[in-house]
Amino acid sequence: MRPTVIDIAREAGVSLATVDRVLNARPGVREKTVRAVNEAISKLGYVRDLTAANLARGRSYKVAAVLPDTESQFLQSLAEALTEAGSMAATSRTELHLYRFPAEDPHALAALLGSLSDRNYVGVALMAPETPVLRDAVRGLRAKGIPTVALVSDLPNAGCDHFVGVDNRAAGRTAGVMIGRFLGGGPGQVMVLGQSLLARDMIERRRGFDEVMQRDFPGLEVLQSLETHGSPVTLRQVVAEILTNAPQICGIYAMGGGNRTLTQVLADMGLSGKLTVICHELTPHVRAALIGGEVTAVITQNLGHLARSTLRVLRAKVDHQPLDEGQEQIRIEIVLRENLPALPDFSAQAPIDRTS
Amino acid sequence: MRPTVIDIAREAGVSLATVDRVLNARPGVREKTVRAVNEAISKLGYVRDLTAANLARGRSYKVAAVLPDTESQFLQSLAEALTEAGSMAATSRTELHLYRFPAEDPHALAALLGSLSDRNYVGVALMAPETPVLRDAVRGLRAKGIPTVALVSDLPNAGCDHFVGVDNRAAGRTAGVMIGRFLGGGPGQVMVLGQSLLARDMIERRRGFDEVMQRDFPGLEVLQSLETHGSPVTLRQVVAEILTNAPQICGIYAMGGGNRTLTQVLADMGLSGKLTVICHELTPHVRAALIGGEVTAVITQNLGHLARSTLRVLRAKVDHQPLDEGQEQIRIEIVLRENLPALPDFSAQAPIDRTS
DNA sequence: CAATTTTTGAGGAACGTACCTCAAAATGAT
DNA sequence: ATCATTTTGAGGTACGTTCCTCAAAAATTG
Repeated sequence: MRPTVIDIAREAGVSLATVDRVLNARPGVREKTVRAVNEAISKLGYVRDLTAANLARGRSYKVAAVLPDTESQFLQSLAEALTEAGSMAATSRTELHLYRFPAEDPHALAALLGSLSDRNYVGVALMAPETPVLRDAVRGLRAKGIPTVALVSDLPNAGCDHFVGVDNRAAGRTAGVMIGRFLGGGPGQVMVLGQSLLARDMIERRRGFDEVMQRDFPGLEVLQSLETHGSPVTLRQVVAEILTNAPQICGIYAMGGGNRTLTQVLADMGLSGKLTVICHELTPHVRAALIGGEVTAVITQNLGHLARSTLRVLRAKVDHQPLDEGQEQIRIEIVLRENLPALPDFSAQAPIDRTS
Repeated sequence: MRPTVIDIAREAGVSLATVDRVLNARPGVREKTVRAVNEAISKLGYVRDLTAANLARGRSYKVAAVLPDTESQFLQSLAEALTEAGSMAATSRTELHLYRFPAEDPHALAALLGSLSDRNYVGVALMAPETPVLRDAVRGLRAKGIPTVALVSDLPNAGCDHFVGVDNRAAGRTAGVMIGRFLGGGPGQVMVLGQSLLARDMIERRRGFDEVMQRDFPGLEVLQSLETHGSPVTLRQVVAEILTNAPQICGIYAMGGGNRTLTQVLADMGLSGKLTVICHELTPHVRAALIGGEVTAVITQNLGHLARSTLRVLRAKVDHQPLDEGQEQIRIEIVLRENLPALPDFSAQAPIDRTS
């Protein structure tokens, strides 16, 4: 049996109330007594039962996830992953609510964040572009003791408690190695496409990619990034034109966004499997393109992992518990057709068992 | 506020005792009343607080992990990962104890497993070669209601509740694609080395590897596996000899075991970076070899993830809760020098905070 | 409709912790 | 030694659930 506070009290020769005062750092205990209690704790190897503590405190983990309301497949998958993670954690006093904000309106976002503390949220996960208004809003949350984590895209100057996402520079480097190796080091040209929600990510990826290409694959010429903000039509035209006129292009690095359009162009031009194409984020479309041969490899982060990590980090912050850094490091995953993870079969899912 | 059993009782117009009887499937409740209670449950969206339930039940998750006592780096890392995961989970009523058994003695293993139920273990994680004696022992555990999961290597006929580990056939396929692509499809020869604790893993890997090589890379000749059971000296000699006499060899697939010796030979022969070498399991030595260039890519499973998954699965089984399949699927990870995850810095780790 | 059986209700103790109050004891200052 | 102050103890209630007992109510049987 694990020792309890009662065992500690007996061992230290003090009352339960005193042990409690020491454990919860309440005042009014002599230095000497504190030491006696701590000795008993380490002698018996006492570890506080957090579940009982939270029960007693009446604490539950009510957290909010705040995302832009853009309709990209990535965001939709992320929202699903978060909802799923939230419902799986419902049995352990955890509630997660999803909020969306108009992507172009930092003030609406700030207002939303400001309102969360009144609604008794104890933690917030946030994916948003960094603006001064946002920084203030995050600071406001933290001032009220509400831990805030940045999701997917870091907010280095907002003072978040944690960043849940991948190192995009390393992701770009990985893309570089993959494309360089798969192309045998050249010769040839590599086209780079960029169109992302959060500019920061793309800059980091490009930086990492160039780093590797310059150093390790001088035989491959990397073209300037094509930034086709938004419009699929433009993207379609530009890509088709370039591919037609530049036969030296043997690889494409799609840094983010527009994967659907890109793979369609490739399929339409009969280029499936002919080029080495690397992109980011394993959305349903990209998955299909991987199977179809339009895409060679995908650099991705596991959104399920990301979502669960978000919840774990927020809980740990709320509890003032240390993080298991290893667990919370979101790995950069390389997915080829051959290691494509099976799609979970939702239809066959077991119902939640309430009987035990 | 989340609804509690009291709210359910009020809503259904019955007493707390009846709600409890329904929730815990105790007899003596009319069909009609059961329905009324269940309706109240779904109407209010009640979800049982498992932490409070376990507290009341006096249930804690005391589980045993049983591993062979071989001194490989892989097993040592696995043991560390399990211990670490156990200590991180200590605050949530979880205890994990590690047991080792003499690798060549199935009867000692069976005896060990038999003794676990008397010591109040509620779950067992097991890594062992499958033998008839083992199957009986596992059946015995399950008969006593102790869930058992197979670790790293599946035990398909032992009737375990779950398998925690990667699909080795898929891992072999991935190795095949990587080596094939990196070598540009040939021409050349690929050497295959095998020496594993658990024969089953290796057979599966080889099968997956051959599958891909035959289908997608006919230009590469795959040599017969070199099985150097145990002896590093033999391995050293054989590998050195073959590499000297067969200049057509451009790739090596090391399916398991002996990585340390292999990379030493390669370094000694001045072949670092010259061959495409793929091996399994990111142990400290392999990590060094990746940096040094003796190894090109590593197919690995994240042992931290494996260990935490083991605990989660066992807890879910003990609670008769459904698994989050997505979370428990151990991904096949491809590690190159460029996406080598940072080694966690243990010296800088924060102490456990007991004050909140 | 009485006797029997089944179903239900009311209540309490327990799990390990938090947090509160009030009084008693120990300590420090004068 | 007296007083004020600090420290400690004893005891209670609460969190949401489990599990127990005993009696009351309702349903079923003959």
